[in-house]
Order: sequence, then C-alpha cells, then structure tokens
Amino acid sequence: MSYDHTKIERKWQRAWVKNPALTRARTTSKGKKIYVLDMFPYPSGEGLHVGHTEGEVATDIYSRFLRMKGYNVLHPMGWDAFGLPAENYAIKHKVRPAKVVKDNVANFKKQMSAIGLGFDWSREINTTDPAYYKWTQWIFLKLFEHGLAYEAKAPINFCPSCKTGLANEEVVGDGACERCATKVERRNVRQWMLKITAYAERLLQDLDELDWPEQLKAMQRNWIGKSEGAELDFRVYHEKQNKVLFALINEKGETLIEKRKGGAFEGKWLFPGGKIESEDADMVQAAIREIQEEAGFGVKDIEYLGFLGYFHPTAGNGNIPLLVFRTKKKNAKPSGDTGHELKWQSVDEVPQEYGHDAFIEMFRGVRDAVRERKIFPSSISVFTTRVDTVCGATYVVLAPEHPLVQKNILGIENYTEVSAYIDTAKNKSDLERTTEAKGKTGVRLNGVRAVNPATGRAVPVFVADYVLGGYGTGAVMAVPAHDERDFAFAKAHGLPVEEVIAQNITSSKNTPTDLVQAFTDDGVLVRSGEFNGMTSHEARIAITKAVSGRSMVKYKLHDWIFSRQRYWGEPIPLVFCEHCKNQASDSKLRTLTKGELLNPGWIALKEKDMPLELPNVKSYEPSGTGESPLAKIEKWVKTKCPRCGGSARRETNTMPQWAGSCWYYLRFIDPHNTKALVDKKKEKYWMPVDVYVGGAEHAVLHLLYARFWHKFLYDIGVVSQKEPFHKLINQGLILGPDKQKMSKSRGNVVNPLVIVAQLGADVLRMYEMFMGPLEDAKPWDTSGIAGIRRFLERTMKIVHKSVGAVREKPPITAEKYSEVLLHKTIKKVTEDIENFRFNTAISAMMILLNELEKQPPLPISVCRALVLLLAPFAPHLTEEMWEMLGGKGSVHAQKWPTHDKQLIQEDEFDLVVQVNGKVRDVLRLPKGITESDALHHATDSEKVKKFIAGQEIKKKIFIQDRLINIII
RNA sequence: GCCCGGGUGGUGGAAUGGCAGACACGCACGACUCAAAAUCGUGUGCCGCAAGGCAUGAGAGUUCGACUCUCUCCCCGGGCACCA
Repeated sequence: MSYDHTKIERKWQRAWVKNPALTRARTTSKGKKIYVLDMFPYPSGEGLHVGHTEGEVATDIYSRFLRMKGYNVLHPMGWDAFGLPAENYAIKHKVRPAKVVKDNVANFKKQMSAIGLGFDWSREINTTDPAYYKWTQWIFLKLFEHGLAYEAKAPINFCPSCKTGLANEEVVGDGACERCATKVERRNVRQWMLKITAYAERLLQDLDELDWPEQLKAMQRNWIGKSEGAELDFRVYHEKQNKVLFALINEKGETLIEKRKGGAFEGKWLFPGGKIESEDADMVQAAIREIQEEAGFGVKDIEYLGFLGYFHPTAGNGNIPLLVFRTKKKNAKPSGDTGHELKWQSVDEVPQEYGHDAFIEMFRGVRDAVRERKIFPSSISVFTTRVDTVCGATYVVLAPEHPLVQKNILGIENYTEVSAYIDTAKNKSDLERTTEAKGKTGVRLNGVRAVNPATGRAVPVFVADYVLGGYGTGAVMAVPAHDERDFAFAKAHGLPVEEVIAQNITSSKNTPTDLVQAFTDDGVLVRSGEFNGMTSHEARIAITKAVSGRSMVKYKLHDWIFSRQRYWGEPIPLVFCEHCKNQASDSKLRTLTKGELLNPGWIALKEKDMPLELPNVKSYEPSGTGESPLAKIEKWVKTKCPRCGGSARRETNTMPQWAGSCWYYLRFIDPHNTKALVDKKKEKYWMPVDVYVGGAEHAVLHLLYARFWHKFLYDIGVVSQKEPFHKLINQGLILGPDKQKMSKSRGNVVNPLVIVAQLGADVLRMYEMFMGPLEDAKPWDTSGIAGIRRFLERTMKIVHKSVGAVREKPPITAEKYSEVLLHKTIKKVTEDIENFRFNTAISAMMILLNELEKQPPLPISVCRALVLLLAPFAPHLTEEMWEMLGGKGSVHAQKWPTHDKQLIQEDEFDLVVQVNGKVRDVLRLPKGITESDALHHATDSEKVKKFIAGQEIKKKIFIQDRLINIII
C-alpha cells in the first residue's frame, strides 16, 4: 500500500470544490459560533512561504476541529491588496495595479488550496474592490463628520524612496521606512490626520480585558506611552526688566483705550494704565493691580492672555514687554473712582492725529496677534512627572521647536547664537539626535530668567535638543540631581546640582555631596522648605496644589498621519470648495458638520456617492512633490461641490494601506451587504473575533489602528463590542534555514508547494505544527520531516491492514490497554487542539500509533477513531482512509470522538518512592491506598531498603495516589 | 538604558512544585538483502565495569522535594529608546 500523496490530494481537493458547504459558516444566527481569523495577507508577487502558512494551517486545524465539535465556525480569507508593492510593480512593468493584484490573488488562492486550507471562500473580500472600499470611505466620512479627521501641515516623516508621508508607526528602528528601510526625512507636507489620540486612554485601558500575549500588550502600552504628572508655570522675565506695557482688549479682540477728561491729560487718548514700573518680579500681577485701580474692574473681569513681545515705544527705552489682557465685561466701561469720566473705545476708532502714532500702530497689532494666536504666555509651562523634585529645578530647558524661541520675543541678548543652534538642531536627522544622545548640547538664553514657582528663585533658561518639541509642553524643568538627562546636561554646562530627594529620613540629614549620578527613585523630600519630610508621593500632591500646577496626563501617542501621496489606495472622499470656505457665515454654519467646521473649505462627499472610485491614470509614478499622481488628472480633480454645487477640487491624496485592514473582519460577517457595512444582527452574532492569529509585526500598526476604528464604530453604534479581537495568538516567525528572517532578498525563502510536491500537503501541515509551539520562532529545517511522513505512512498501513483483515475474518477486540490509551489520546488531542498545542497533540497520536502497531489488525471502530483525530491535521489522507473504512460522507463532516471517562479512570497508579527527596523506586499500587499501607509497601522494596537500612525514619511526606518521600 | 520573552541531550522539543529529557530527528548496532535503499527491531543525557553519582545558563534562597516559585548575575531573541 503506497501513499501516493499527489493522487490522494488531487482527488479530495476536487471533491471539496464540489462540496463547499464542508468549510462554510452556516448563515444562521443560531448555535454556538466561533470566529477564527487569520491576518489576511498582502498578495505579493512572491506568493506564500512556509512562514505565512504556519498560522493558516493552525487556524485550519482549529476550525476543522470545531466544526466536528458542532460549532458554527467562521473562518474566512481575503486580500489586503492596496499598497506600494503592487503599485511599484505596476510602474516598473507598465501594467495596471489592479491586474497585478488579480494575478497575485489567483496564485495565493491556488497555493492555499494546494495546502488544503479550508476557508469559506464564499466570503472572500478584497480591499481594492470598489464594493469593499465604498465602506472604507464611508467610515472615513463618519470620522470626518465627527471631527476626528483634520488637515494639517506639519513636519512629518517622508520617505524619499516611497515618495510619500508615513505614520509614526511606520517609522522603525533609528528612523527608517518600515517598508523599504530608507531613512525618512522631516518634511512639511499637507496631510490628513486622524485623531487617534482622542482614544488613547480607552485604547490603553481596554487592553486589560484582552487575551493577548503580554509582550504585545506591553508594546501597545509603551507606544501609547501614558504618563501622569503636572504642568507647572515658570514665569519668565528679562533680567533688566522692571517695566511693562499692557493692552486691554474686549471680547471682539478690539484693543480698548480711553479718552481722558480733566486733569493734565484732558482730551487725550490713552491706554488704560499703559506703562507701569515695578520692582515686583511678577509683572502680571502688577499689571492686573494697575488695571483694577484705573478701571475699577474686579479680578474676575480680567483675564491675562499672554505677552506679545518686546517693544521700544520710544527710542532708547530698551526692551519693554507688552502684556495683553482681556476683559470679559460686555461693553466694558470703567467705573473707577478716578475723578474723571472714561469712555472705552477700540483703538481703530481713534483718529490718528490724536494719538501717539507708534503706540496706536503697536496696539492695533494686538488685535491681529490675538486673532492669529501669536500671544505668548509670559511663563513657560513645563510638564513633569516629578513635581516632588521641583525645589531642585536649577534651570529650565526649551526644545528648539518651542514657540518662545522661534522669534526673539523674550529679548534674548544672544539671539543670533540661539537661532543658529535651533537651525542646526532642525537639520539633524533623527539618527543624529539619537546617536548623539549622550553628549547634550544647548545654548543659554542670555538675559532671560525663569522663576521656580516653588522656591521663587530665578534660574537660567536654555534651549537644547535633548528636549523634544513634540512631547508635553516642549519645555522641561531640569532637576539634575534626580534626572539622568538633566544631570548629564548640568555636568556638561557647569550647572548646579541640588539634591532634594533622599533615600530615607536618615540620609536626609547628610550634607549634599558631589553626586556621581542622578538619584531617580522616589524618596523623602529634603531642602524643600515646608515640604521637607514628605514622601515623593505626598509631595507631588501637595506641591502641585501649592504652586497652582495642573495635574495632567500625557501620551506619547501622536495622531495618525493618514494621507499618502500615492496612487494605489482608497481616494479620500472630500472636495475643497473655495466658495463654502468664504461664505461660512453663522446661519450657514449650521449645515456644516464638525469636520467641515474644523477644516474650513473641505466638504464631504455624500454617502450615496460612495464609492469614489480610483480613476485610471497614464502614469502611477509618484511626483515626489507631496502631490499624488491623481493630482495630474485634471478631469477627475475638477468637480462640483456636493454642498453648494459650485466648482471644487477633489482631495488627491489616498488612504494608507492600513485603512482597509482596520475593519475587514467586520465585512467577512456580511460581505455582500449593499445597504450597510455589516448587518447589525449578524454583527452581534459573530463578533468579537474569538481567535485571531498573525504575526507580531503588526503590534502597533494594524492592531492599534483597527482597535481605534472599532472603538469609533462602537461609539456611532455600528458595532456592539468595544474590542474586535478577543484572543490573539502570534505565530512565531519561521526563519530561513540560515536562521535569518525569510525574505526574497536573502534568497532563503522556502516555498511550501515544493514540500507539497515532494511529500504532500498533509506532511507539510503536520510538520509545521510538529516543529514546536506555534508562538515560538524557529528556523526551517527539514531534517525532521521524514518522521511525519513515516507516521502518516504507518497510519495508512495499519488502516489498510485492518480493513483487509476484517474482510477475511471477524474483527478482533482491542486489548484493554490500547483502548484505554485510545481514550486517553482522544482526551489529550482534544485538549491540545483547544489550547493550540498542536505539537503535543501530534506526539500523542504518535504514541497511540506506536502502541496500536503492536497488535494489528484493529477493529474498524478503533481505526475510525484514529482517523477522526487525525482529520484536522491531515485532511486529505484522512478522507482517503475514511473512505477505505467505509465511512459515510466526508471525514470532516463527522462528529469529533469523545473519550470514555469511566474507561480512563484507572484503579492503579505508580507510587513514586523517594528517600531524602531522591527517587529510589516506583511501585504499581491500587488507587486510594492509605499512607501507612503505602509506607509498608515502600519499605518492603529492596531498592528502598538499601537506603534506609538501620536508619530511623524521621519524617514522611505522602501525596495521595502519587508519591511518598521518606526522610531519614 | 528600559520593558517583554527565553536559556533543558548531538538537533527540534516534552514535563498541574512530585520519575527531567515524552514524541520526533540524528546516530550506533542488529534483522531483511548478493548489496544498497526502504522497512522492522534494540540502544542512545554525562561520568562509571558496576553499585551509584552528576545533570535543565551561573550562584544563592524558599521547600520534604525546584526545569517550574523568589532574588542576584551572565547570555540569546524581540520591542522601545533623551517621552521629562
């Protein structure tokens, strides 16, 4: 009896095509469901390799097993086919990307079928199919409508090779493109962003409920990067400053002035207060007092906005900061007891000839500055997680990107030097910033001082690129004694290091010594005035309150850069309408969505006009200018505004590859629905995905993005669950035979079809599972594959022999021992499959076969049980054997065998006899034996006697039906 | 540097705190064969003739008993990396 795998596999694969119901999910919403999902592949030109198939074989085994157990199993497959490789291939070979995708998909499907993967092909989806991406665009429209999509022109990661912007998550290692490993550049490109940060807390919290690998959860937590702390304000001032100018504006942003009556200023237009001089370090408070006195406003009527910069109202007067205040009073009129009647007016109404021209110009500028948000706070907000260390803050550092150093509004005396430093920092690549991490550069802002809010001490201010512009407030209070980075900077620049946290109370009595490194743990406060003796934890609360700090939570997570300047992606369904932007008056605003208000001029297409299909273009070549190839198709770009009907231009950026995979698991549930993304009832039945299998490389990409979209869909009532994927399993990488990651460029790719041709699909499947735990990384090594082939051949042989024997004479009853082992194996294999421990399931079947082979021929019932156990693993061969055994229908439509609990209840057990913890004998004894009987048997044993002879038994440990340990 | 994993024969890997090395590969020997392959059988952690001893990266600890729990260290893999 030879095992002609090619013949058998062809035969059964054909049979399955004729009977697709075998692997289809039932379209009912009744019965226990299980949704088993693989991360759907990108159909690359190279086809599948053995690494891809590992996870798919695992889910196939699991699904086949569950179907036999009677579950309604959904196990679909589809294609994540948008993205650069197809587009690049299309450019190179001058073919349409859609054609490339079609060919590759056909190849993938062929390969999968050859391996015997039983997907429910009636639910096949493709992200590049307009009928599919209609709904991807629909979700985008919903995100836009809810104000979660916004346009921004910001420095982003740009891959010069892929010629497109990338998300932060797509930049790996030391600043390389995730796809092509090219170093990314910082570029200012207009982008669409998705507000994933709005979901940061929920994305973090809900991780706890998920049955995911800890490693993966840790990666997401790390990426979200939550830290709790507080923002503290450090007032800044110029060393030589004891004067301020200030302006008062009303709610419309008009600068208010007054015309004085009586006195020396009779008939003159003046600014309230105008200029004050004070020795008070807190000039804002001084100014507020002045306004109150002059105008009689209460403190609550005045709001401090910030300061505008330094001015020279008259030649030779030096730098005087201009502070801006706003009154919340409608029609503000002073009722001050100043003896003269005041009339407040906007500076614009003042005839030029009445005022001091320079003053009028300057104060007119206030309105524009407020409108354009060019008002700067005269304090630096810093974010810290260590408020307890604030008394040790001996300087303040700004990031080069900090707005306060972008222009010299602080009156920095060495501004030339400072701006040169900022330019250098900007031009540094991420790599340079990282590799230079140890040596901390920076420049002091001469003339500028900041006030430590806890100590009142004035400290110097620096700009340094070890402070990141994109995190927190872009400014830090530096506590060299208790932060490693600040310590390094302080040492490099000769700045004082002052300890304020001691390990414990006793060490706090010590005088400060020269630290060799920062002490970064929590401890007890010292040299912190009234806070001395508090623990770090207590102090954080007390100090935050005392200095009016704002408790704050920050995340490392940034919003998702969502647009790509490439062709092969979903078009973003928005148009830009100049008309709608300009006529956005109050009454019309009501018809605009949140998204349209947030992004003036951008108008959403109507749902009924989805999908917005990708037009055909002559060239897919990216321009590299930040424009997508779509921009060149004037006919497509020029369109009508769906809101006002006027002329408008389409958005020409496309969505990133991740968009389609953010929700595909929902479409599998209801793939042909034209009315909705997914039917609510079906969604409720099938979701969540019970088991999701795929690689860990998607930890902070697909898996984070999909969770984000899912939560949004939950919020708008499209889905019923907070999380999409309940249990997640990362199959380990299968490395090439050289123990390197399999890749085309390394030339170490193993094509599964080669194994299929040589040894058969069933052998390939079982060997991949037998290599080790699914989650472990392992190099591909075929040296052990013969063992699997032999196992299948032997199984076939024993079945054949038994069938033949039955024809000649009546079946022989199995030996009792074999029957017990059979049922133990049924139990073991069942439990192992349930826990994705396929390697030990296979070894259990091998043990059974080894035993059964000792006494062939076997009764047909035993053969059948063996074949059923093996069916999920070796679907082709077991069909063949099932037929040989006269089974009705497909083996995969049979009921999974159950074990006989009574039968495997043994009445004897192996008592392990230990002397002083060392095993000396093993005795076969009846279960339930008492301690004294067990001891009696144990001490009777010759092997044991040798070790206890003539010695007193001091102690004995007896574990029922297991072990006795005699201590002498 | 930080956060996760992991370290068991020649190899892949098994072991609810209770017989370490299941199962498989490889290897050795034997059977079959003129011979070889295939197949089947036996053996196979290390030291030792044996009795026995030693062994799960190293060292300590908890325990009657530790691959398993705790601590320190070393090594390998993955992730993050000036995130205040």
